[in-house]
Amino acid sequence: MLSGAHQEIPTFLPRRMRRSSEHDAALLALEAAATSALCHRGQKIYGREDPADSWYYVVSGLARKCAIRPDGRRQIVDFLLPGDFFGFTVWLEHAFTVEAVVDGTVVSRYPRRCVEMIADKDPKVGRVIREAAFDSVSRSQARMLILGRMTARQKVCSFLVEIADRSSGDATQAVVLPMSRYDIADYLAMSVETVSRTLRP
Amino acid sequence: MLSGAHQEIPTFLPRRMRRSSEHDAALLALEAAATSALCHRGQKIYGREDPADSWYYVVSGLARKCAIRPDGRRQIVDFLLPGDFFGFTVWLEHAFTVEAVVDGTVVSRYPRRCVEMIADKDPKVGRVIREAAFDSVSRSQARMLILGRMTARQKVCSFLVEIADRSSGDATQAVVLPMSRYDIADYLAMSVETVSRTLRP
DNA sequence: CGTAGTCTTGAGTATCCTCAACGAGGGTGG
DNA sequence: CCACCCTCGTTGAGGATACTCAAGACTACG
Repeated sequence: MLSGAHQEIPTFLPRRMRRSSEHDAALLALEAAATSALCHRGQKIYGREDPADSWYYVVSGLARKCAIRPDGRRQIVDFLLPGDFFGFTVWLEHAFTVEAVVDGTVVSRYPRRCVEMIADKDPKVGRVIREAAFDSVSRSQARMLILGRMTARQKVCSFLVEIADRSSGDATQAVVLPMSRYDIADYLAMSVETVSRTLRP
Repeated sequence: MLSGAHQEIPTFLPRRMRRSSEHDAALLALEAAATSALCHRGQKIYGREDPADSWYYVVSGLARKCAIRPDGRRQIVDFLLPGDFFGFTVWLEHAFTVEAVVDGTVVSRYPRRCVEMIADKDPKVGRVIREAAFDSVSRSQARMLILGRMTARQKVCSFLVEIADRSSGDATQAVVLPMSRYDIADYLAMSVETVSRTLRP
């Protein structure tokens, strides 16, 4: 099925996220305020309407950001890979639920007030947070192009490319899909059956 | 067609954007660095692959952020209303094109280097930018729920609610749709015909 | 060994897209 | 002033894609 797939891969996908050494240096200053958690498969990291008093960072593993539709169906808004920040909001409560996808997912938690205090003193930290938010915007806007007006095959191809691009960066390596078909389906807004049918032949 | 529509309006839509007076105070400090432009209908504000050396703010009117798919079709990623910031990116070039939708759209342009310098000195400015970026994240993630797994009718209802919510805030006022059906179709990832059919009966 | 969760395959159907055509309005130029 | 063009909006008919419902195979785990 991957033969000829290169023609269907859109050219507007986000380039691989750059993580400069500047990031790491500034992050170091925040480590003191952070607490880490080891999560098992399916464990909730935060829920909808939980107080949004912290920001988060994926150290290792994989997490999913979900919403439940009024009809009970789930939509995965974002997969969170190592190196991603999440939990940003201007409101007092979270709008989504975040859960670990695999066992051994490690997430760092940064109390919002502490981070903002540090950011007020060190503009470099503020810049890092800004860029993390900008990156989140870019990623979700790129995803809009995938969710709208794409065929099942195009969606799945885009997904494979995105995961390959975001996970390792080593183009020779095989793509690992740690999430279930149900997760993929809810991420691409398709039925599980269609995902399965598209990946098989 | 709007009878019974309230049942289809999802509960996860973003609440009305708050624009605190703190925003205005901090924005005032940036005014010196800003330049404004009056745009006519269809005028390009910036294009894809233009250098991303500025950030922007909609003063009045309406703008659309577009992407062109490989097959030539257009996707509108976001409608930009008065009060919205746009043009954020971590990269050197823009990923999308932004155009004015109506005559008389006024857009302020803030040179990125100037803003970052000001933000480095005044943490309050940095906070405003952060929150604008967070708001952009919230909006685009809420849109994902609309693009995926919704029927044509639900999409159009969500759109009307979103526009009503973002534009005036006066619930008694009739909703004005300054954009064409084609714009709505490309925003909701539907065909024009379906948009028209859904709005008419 | 039974149960629960995941993955796959099949058949029928509904939603929405595509193609096509037409009317209304606005602007332009003869 | 009117003919013309162009964009926009609407309606109709036909068809394809992907969803739903249903059932079976496979794995892990108690």
